[in-house]
Amino acid sequence: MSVRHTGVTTDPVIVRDDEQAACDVREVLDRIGDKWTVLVINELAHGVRRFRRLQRDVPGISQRMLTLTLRRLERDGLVVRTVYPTVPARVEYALTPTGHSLTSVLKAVADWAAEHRHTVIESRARWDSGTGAPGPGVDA
Amino acid sequence: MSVRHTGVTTDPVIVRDDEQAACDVREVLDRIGDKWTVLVINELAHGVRRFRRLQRDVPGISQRMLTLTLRRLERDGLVVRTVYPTVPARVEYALTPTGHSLTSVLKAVADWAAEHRHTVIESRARWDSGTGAPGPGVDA
DNA sequence: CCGCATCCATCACGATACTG
DNA sequence: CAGTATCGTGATGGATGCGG
Repeated sequence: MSVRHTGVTTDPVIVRDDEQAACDVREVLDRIGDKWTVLVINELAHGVRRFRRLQRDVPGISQRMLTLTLRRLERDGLVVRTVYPTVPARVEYALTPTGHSLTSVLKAVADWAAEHRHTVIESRARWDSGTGAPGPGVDA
Repeated sequence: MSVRHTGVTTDPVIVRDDEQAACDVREVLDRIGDKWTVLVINELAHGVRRFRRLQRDVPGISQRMLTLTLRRLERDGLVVRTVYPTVPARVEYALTPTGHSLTSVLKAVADWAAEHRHTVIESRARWDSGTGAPGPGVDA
């Protein structure tokens, strides 16, 4: 375990090795790697939303999955749930600062996708063509 | 976002909205969101690896899952597989440039995890403690 | 309007055994 | 060493119906 002095963080100077980092990534992926979480977060990034609105804006999501997703996000402190005791109960969901900070990461992923999507699709097409011919360079 | 970045435009200059971005994120997550992919990528980020070595260095992975994971990565052009026709066949796996570029994204995720892990764990603990006690400044 | 409960299909994954 | 094939299982998620 080596010690560096990047001084970027306020943490002690012990550097997290990449095995630890990989483990962290897996943890996060276990949270946001499911089918709906990122879509819900993305929608909430636009602002406060009510349940129905979310279900409309996230096409294809079922009530059950929306509820489950929101509960998990709330449990992890990424989303806050506010209930207004009106007659037909009204509930609003909003990102916490922590939740909002996740959008930066999501953006990084989106940027990567935008840049490499074409390459990946191409590679997949070659693979599915049955040919083992790598062609002119696997990557640009 | 950077659409004009790529000179390859079959479409007019359409700006990617965040719904498109969210969709991209989901696609990527479908690839790397599984149990082993990021761990294998992380290992390959260290350098070229043979099958056995990978299985040893990624604790808990089965032969089957390692094969599946590597095949998917190869199909998507993130990993190259090289076979040496020696007597006991020898196979080496390595990240392509595209695959390597993913490590940057993974690092972003790891950084987020490192920074917010504690907060999330805390929030989860509160949630599991039944409820009711909103801690100090969870939300703004 | 909001959300939980139940049933059910699918699939990712693990264990095991076998081949080249 | 480097896989492939097969089977069993738990988790994920969709559909539906009820409750507050």
